[in-house]
Amino acid sequence: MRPPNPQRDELHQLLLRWYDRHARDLPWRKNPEPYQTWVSEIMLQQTQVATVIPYFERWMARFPTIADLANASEDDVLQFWQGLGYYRRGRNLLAGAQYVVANGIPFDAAGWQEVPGIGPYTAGAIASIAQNQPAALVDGNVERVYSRLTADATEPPKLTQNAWKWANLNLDHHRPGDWNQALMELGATVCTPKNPQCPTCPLKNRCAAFAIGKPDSYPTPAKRTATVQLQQTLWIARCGDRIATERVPQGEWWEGMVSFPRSQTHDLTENPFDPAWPKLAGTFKHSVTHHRITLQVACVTVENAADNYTWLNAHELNAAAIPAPHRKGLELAKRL
DNA sequence: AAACCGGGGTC
DNA sequence: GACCCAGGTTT
Repeated sequence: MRPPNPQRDELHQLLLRWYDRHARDLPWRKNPEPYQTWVSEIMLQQTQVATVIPYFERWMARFPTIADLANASEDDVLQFWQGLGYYRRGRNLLAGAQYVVANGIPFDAAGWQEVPGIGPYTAGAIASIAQNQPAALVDGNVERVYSRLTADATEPPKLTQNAWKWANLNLDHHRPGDWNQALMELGATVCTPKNPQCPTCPLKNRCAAFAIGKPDSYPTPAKRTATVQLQQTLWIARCGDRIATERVPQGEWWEGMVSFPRSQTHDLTENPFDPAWPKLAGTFKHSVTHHRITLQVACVTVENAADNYTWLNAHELNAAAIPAPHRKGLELAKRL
């Protein structure tokens, strides 16, 4: 056992008392079993709570248990993940379910981290929230709260290491799951990146950044890779009531999903359906990590359905896993 | 250690 | 526009 620490005890009391009154009513908190917690944590990776909620509800209705998920196909999973982004998360969740069916449900953070798609954060989250294990965690919220509480101006990724040390030292062993969620809840709703609500913060009198009047100058921002501008054309080819589609090849963005013929230029003479004459349906921008794509949508009508494409009708298109910007392009083409 | 991977909310 | 989000995997 670790030695008594009255300051740490007070920190736990201040934050947990606040959390008991202010915890948001989130769907995955109704039934914090390992599977529910697991699914929610994977969906929440780099994704905001409000975005995840409808996906989580649909997922639980379609794949109620780990066994249901383990028996699903990758296309099933991708169709449900469609629009959420970071599709490897969905594939890994499927692989993880199969792993757990084969090897049994892990009982601590170290065991969870062996599951595909589960790293140190998610392992700590499932073990502490669903299994009451004394496991720490650090996400973007905890890192920011730590950085402000201690006025640690270290640049990431070293800051992340410091935050993990702090999280392990300050874990609440009586209510580890609530403590971890309370730290994240504070970061998400009070100790926000911009305009933190310090006057309402339960920890303001323990916060070094607040004490020196500079909460929003922490944490020190990470250096970012420069934005790259790209141009693409999406070709929506119609033959009767069907549209030409293809599987995105390995190595390209959205690999394995369903998309339309694409060219890496706005030059409409590079027309895969030549000599059919293209009509421009519109242009919009879409971001993929540090890339900024200006996407042009060209429509053509053809007489013969070339067999190097898969021609899908409206019903089949609706059921396919199509990347969000390409589905948006399809909608633009429909309005033409 | 740095790059890769999506999409949306927010300022 | 830039920044951020209950990060993990690959190189």
